[in-house]
Amino acid sequence: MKKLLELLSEEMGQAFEAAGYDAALGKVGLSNRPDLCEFQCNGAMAGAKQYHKAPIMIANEVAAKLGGSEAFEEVNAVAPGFLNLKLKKEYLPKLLEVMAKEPKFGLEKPEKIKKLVIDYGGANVAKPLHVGHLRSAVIGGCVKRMNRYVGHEVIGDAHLGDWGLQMGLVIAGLKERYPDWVYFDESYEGEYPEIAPFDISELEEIYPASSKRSKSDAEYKAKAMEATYKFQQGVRGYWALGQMIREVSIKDLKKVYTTLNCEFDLWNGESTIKDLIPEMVQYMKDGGYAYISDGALVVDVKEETDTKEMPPCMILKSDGASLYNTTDLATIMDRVQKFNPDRIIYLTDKRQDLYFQQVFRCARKTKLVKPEVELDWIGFGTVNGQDGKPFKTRDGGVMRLERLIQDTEDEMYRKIREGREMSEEEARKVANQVALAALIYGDLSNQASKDYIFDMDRFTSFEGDTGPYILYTIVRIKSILAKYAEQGGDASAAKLGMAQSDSEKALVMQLLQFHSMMEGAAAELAPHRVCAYVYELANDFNRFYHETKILTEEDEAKKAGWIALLSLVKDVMLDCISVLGFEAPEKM
RNA sequence: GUGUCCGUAGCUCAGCUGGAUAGAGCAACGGCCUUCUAAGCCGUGGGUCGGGGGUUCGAAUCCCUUCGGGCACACCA
Repeated sequence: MKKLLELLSEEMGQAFEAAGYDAALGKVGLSNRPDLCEFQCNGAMAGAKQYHKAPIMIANEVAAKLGGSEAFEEVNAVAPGFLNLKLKKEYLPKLLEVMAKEPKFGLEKPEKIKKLVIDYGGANVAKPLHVGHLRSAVIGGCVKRMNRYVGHEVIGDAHLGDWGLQMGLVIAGLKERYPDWVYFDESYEGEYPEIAPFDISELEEIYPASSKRSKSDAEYKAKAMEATYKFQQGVRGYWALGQMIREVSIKDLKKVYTTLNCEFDLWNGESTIKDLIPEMVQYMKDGGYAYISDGALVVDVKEETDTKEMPPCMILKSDGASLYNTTDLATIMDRVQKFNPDRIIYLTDKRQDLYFQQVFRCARKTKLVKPEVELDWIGFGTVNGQDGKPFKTRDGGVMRLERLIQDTEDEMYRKIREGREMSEEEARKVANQVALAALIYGDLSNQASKDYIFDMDRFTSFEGDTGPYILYTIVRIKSILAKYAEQGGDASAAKLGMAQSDSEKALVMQLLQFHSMMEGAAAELAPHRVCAYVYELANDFNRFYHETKILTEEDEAKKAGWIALLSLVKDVMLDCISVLGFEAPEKM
């Protein structure tokens, strides 16, 4: 199914052409004066310069060509050159009918199905997730689902931080506690135990302690660096231990990610590509891209047009060790070899802007990726507390993500028990669903790149532009549909009718914009547009709902038409929230 | 210092590739439940779009400049 605006633009374009102008001028958009018309075209004004003619004259000529139009009931040329458009009554229901029938509401497949890799984890082994990881998981997950929805092939990679000094710190910490473990006996040649000799809470205890100690104890730091080195070199015991740390951490991370409805297709990490590093370094040297500067191996990524300083991209440190850049570049190499993606999208904190510019330039310059491969980076802002500073616990510690989720669930549970009669068990279940909606919607409704203030009261509010409000609206529709079924109606057989009231028309118009919204949001990697849309749709529905008594309507055909409309609204909303990453309960 | 992002109602934010009268939510005030979930809906008040120039028929949007703030600037990730 073609998008509504495309169809209208096409017809308008033909009229421009018939009048002797460029068809591209016939771009139709929504009216921003709904009191005057439904749609508008500003092409006459855009073309005025090109054709050296008063815009109103062009508009008049074009309007004259639209006499026998299929779509337009009325075309008015208005000063200084607006074309105000009104559709024929029967035009929209036909489109709506198609929308109700087709899978994904008739969304067309993209011209080219792209293969995307999205790198949106950023979690580190042996370290609990904190609020910052919420953004990456939630935004990245949504970008993944949006692109899948519009028809692309998407691979999500957790890209675990399991390579740097932190590994050495954990290993060194373990060695301090358990010097007798076989992992540390370098002459040992047998198998290592299959079950990890530690659990996640021990790792989470060791890491910060070890990190702290290394800062004041130089000798200890040297041990940690040595452990890092041995791990990175693949010394058997150290490598095996590292894999155990990975395993235990992943198991724990999955628990938290699952509560967020966040899934990864790959649980690769920085260490995944360890064997590729020498190859990549050699490749950079052989290609003549990399040279030694101040002892370190770097690739220049400056460009003629730069107006700012652009430091070279470092491939290896002066001591020959690898760093963030090394693993990221080798990971690109790995992804190209394994998946040959058309687009790679990274999600990180926005402070890494310059860094990713360097890496992308380096990857392009060294031809690690083909020129047509898109490399995108989404830098997201920080989650701040009410003081406008990065979110902390009351005593100033790092806010663990689990804790944030738990607090939100508890608060939601309290509100539900307060406002509704519900069994404890059901209230718990509903609270968890609604809390997740609150959290995810609260995050995604802001533009990714902006910082936002996490305000528990606002996020868990059921009023206004919030996740709970969206769910409430869906639940309300579900409830009406259920009652209709109880009365013996069959919603699936209901036929859409012609929109009568203004509120019904507005609702229909909103529905018909679903396609362009979703395609735009996916292409621009902009989850907040899905939020804005579903919120407007909810508003339009609620307005309609309040002035229409649906179930008591005596005209059965009319009632069935509304029921069909409601089903469609509900389905569209459900698809939107599933793309956003949460679900609606039956009752709330 | 260089670069970059941001500055819109009391607060939190939208505003799509420049378009007609700058929009939501919260907070404030006033209405609407014997009928489908009032966790809703309707209405009122609230704005020099940080300031100043410019481009344009037309600027919150593009360009320049200035003020204020965040962030980043090779051996951390």
